[in-house]
Amino acid sequence: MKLDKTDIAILRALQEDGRQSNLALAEKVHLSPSPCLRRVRQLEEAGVIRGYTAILDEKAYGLPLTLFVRISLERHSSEAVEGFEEAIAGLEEVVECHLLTGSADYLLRVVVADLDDYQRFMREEIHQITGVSSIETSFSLKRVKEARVYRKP
Amino acid sequence: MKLDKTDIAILRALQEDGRQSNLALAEKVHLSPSPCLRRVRQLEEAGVIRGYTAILDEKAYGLPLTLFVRISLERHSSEAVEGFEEAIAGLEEVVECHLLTGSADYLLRVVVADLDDYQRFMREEIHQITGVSSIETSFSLKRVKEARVYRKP
DNA sequence: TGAAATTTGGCATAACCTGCCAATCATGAA
DNA sequence: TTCATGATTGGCAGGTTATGCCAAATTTCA
Repeated sequence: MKLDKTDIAILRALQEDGRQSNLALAEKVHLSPSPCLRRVRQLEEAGVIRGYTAILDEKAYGLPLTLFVRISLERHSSEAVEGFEEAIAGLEEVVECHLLTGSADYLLRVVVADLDDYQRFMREEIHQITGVSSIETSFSLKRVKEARVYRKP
Repeated sequence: MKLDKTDIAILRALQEDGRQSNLALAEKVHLSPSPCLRRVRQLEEAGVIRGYTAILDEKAYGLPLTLFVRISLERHSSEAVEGFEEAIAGLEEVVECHLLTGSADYLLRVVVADLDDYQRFMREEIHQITGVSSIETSFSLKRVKEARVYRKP
């Protein structure tokens, strides 16, 4: 799908505020409501917009600790990789997981309630996964930056 | 702010779909529309809901490459730290930046269009920041998992 | 148990969404 | 340049949804 200037403006406005009314959005992108809504629907159907979500304050929600866990596997056979990825997919503490180039195989982003919860997560979940050769955990002390609008492509 | 069971249900439903109508939301959490909307507004005003955003397909949007950059500083004086953090804040390629415990000081998540864009970003932006002692870049080969709903707290 | 405070549901009005159609604009060929 | 074709837009009408208010129900705490 080809994106023109108006599409980019719509996408950026909806990243800024995903719940704004179509009227407000239309005004921002200099369209009248009906073509604006039609474009949004097209962007949704084409999969450019994958969905909408509420952004929570993790602290207020009760999961104030964010950790990043770098994990390497002993072997990289399909079975080992698939087994690991399935195990990760089942862990609700793991918010995000990337397969990486470089010194570690995977980077996980994990949210937990407190240090006890962290310890439990490590002992009961991560350490139970077979084929893991190394684990390195870093706590996020501070979210220095969080942009929710991507730059123009 | 104290969150009861219904608040949690609302927050989880809005993470699932931040644009659903108040009517649909009310039904899901077993409330009638008016108290449901009132709770949502309260959660917004209390800052538990920090906002709403559209989730884009980075590939379709034209920024298909995600990289994680681990950076350490030479010194950790307030000036060095503030200088670095301000520099990062100004880079629109940097979507996220965390101050970390462990072997690296910062973890950056960066989105770029292609390898040329990556090279330009490194040369023109990152390498221009003073006080950086080490940089380690990893490309995301695959997003193995992405949960947009936090587990219950 | 009983009173106060909080929360809920229903209603009326206002705002918004959405599908349809004519008008406008962009595109490409002659 | 001109004209024809297709794509996109704007306005309108009807249906849906949001929102503020008030009485009723529920919870809380003494």
